[in-house]
Amino acid sequence: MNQRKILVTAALPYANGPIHLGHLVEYIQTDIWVRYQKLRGHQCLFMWADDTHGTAIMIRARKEGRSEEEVIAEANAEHQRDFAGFQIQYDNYGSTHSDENKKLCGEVWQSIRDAGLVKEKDVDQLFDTEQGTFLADRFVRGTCPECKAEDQPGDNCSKCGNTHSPAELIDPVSTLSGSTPEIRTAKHLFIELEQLHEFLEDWTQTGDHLQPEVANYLRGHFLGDPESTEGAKPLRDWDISRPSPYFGFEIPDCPGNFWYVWFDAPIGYLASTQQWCDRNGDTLDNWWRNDAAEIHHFIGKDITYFHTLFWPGMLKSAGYSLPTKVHIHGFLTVNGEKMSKSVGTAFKASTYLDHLPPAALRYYYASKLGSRLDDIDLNFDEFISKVNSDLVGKVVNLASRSAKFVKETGLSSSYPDDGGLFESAASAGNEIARAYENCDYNKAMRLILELADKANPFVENAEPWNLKKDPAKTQELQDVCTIALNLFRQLVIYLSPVLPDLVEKTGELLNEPLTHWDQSQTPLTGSPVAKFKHMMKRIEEKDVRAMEEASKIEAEQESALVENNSDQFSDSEQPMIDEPMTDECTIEDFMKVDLRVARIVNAEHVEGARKLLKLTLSLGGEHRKQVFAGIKAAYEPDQLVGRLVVMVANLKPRQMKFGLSEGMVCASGPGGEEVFLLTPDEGSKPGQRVH
RNA sequence: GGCGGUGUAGCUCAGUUGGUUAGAGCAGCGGAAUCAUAAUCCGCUUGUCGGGGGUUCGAAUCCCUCCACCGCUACCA
Repeated sequence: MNQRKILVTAALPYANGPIHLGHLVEYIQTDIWVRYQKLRGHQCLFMWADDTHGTAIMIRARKEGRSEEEVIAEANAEHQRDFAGFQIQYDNYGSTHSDENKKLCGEVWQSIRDAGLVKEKDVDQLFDTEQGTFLADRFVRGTCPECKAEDQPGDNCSKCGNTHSPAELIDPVSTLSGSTPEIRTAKHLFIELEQLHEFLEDWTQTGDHLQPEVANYLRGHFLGDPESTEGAKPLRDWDISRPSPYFGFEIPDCPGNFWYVWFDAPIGYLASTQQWCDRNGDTLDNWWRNDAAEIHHFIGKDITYFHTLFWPGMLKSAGYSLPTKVHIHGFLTVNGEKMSKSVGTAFKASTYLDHLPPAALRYYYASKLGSRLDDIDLNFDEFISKVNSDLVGKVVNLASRSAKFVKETGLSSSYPDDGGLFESAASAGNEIARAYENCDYNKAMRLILELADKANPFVENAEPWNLKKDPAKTQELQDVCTIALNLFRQLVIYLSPVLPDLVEKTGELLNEPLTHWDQSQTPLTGSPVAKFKHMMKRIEEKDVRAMEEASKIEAEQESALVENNSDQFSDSEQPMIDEPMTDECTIEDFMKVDLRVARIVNAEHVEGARKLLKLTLSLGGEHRKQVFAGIKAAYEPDQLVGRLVVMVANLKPRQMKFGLSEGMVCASGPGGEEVFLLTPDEGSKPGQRVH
């Protein structure tokens, strides 16, 4: 068999947070693939690193009063500890904040410059004057310029879906300081990706580098279809620089500007390889400029864009090999719901490991993962039953029910007639191998378990426990157990990319290290058998519950921490001085006031009134109230119609100059232009009482 | 809105070069066994294959249409 040279990467974990079970889908997927390739005898390197640059790390370091270097060093240690806990094995773990990466970024940059792909443009960006930093979109909130929904993120509106630039927001607020940012113009460098359009069209659409749905997606969103009536769409320029301050590498020929983190992050794959090569007497070009070497990236669907357009473009410009394949997977949901930090379903890797064994999750993910981009669901009831019944009940059970009968004798000296069981399982190996190769782990697991389902009935029929009672049948007993243990050993080899622990223990039991796939094709004979020890623990529901509980507590503690940080919002004391607190009231007093959610169904100016608007409020159904409100200076009638407010519904009606007013709408502020109506949160209904 | 994806037993999913009564595991029910971590084995049960229409001798599979759900919609790390 010719040995392949395969270089594998997983997405680089961001140094701004802990690893959770969602990340592990990818890392376990990658690790299984790498272990599989090594088991097949190929030379396979897993090159990995932390992604360390960007605004988020910078802000965090400031908040915690320490250097970025300290923050990322801590994250690096934590990440590697978690990976070790989950038996994820890589050949090098670097950091994008390394000398190697800086040097390679410079080289790639120069080649992109030389290719004439870089141009300068001025960009308007919001600047937080208190923090002294430009604000990434996600650090700005404000009113949507389109539908006027308040408190929307900087880049698009969650209400109307409008996309806009943060600079277009009405009343933008920096989420870092709470202050109002100002618009500043800065020079940015862009890469004209469109120049590479033809190349990218070709690379993404042919050659099987991508899953078909990914190729379709790229065409639909970015590249366009040159053969359609609309033709190809131009690719937008990629904003590749960030002005100071920024945590990253300064661009050598553009002082005061830094490479955007997504420029240097993928180059981290190269840098990590460089580190490995330096240690092992190899060269970078032997892996990245060598047609005989394959390059495989494993990523989540959220970062498709960067890995399938920019990254190939960068590699192409710099004269490196292009990825052989980009393997893209879906997200993890927990019990059918999106993972949520606040609810505590974003289980941290370390929390999981406090309560449960890594093998269980590795197997569960393997049994769910296919080659497509579907999300996979972590359902704990299924998790418990699957791991227990497949691994303990079927696979390990084969050894635990037969090993002790041959502890004295060892395995038979030649492999007995098993009715073709071993042979047919051996020939199933090809299909299982293909499933691993194609990342169809769920198929591989299904095929393997089918084999286990044939092995157990064999033991059942052979009844070794009865053979043991008859001294004349010693040989038969040994033969039956030899078969059972060989079928077991075969399964373990097939499972070994997923379950490294089990492989090791099986090796000890049978006195033979299991290191190569081909061992599954030949039975083991004559080997001594060690005393059987538990190879895998059953998952108990209480352990799962304990983990869930622990995670919930962590989530609560974290949100409490965020609240304690609220002193970063330094609000003025003036309002309390202007209007001091009134006397205490009882709940009964409060309940006398009937506050209700109401919808403004009509609003109009009142002839002759300086301050008043006439509002018609609906409490649902036919319940209408007419209210005169002193908010003319602050609101236009048009902005009011349709919105929900809170009103005092049981206020005694009062005859005013312009008509009868049947209530009050609640608002804060001193008056005049500074009046702010209360708005109930999304979901409340007109007529609902406010308690 | 556009694009992509998904929709098969209570649950998780197989099943497309169109072909006999649609499959597996888990769950459920009934039995057996007692070597094994209450593990195992045998048997049984469950389906308008999202709806409708079309092509065909024949459709879960091909075409059209509708519905539902999910994701993406780039200068976000």
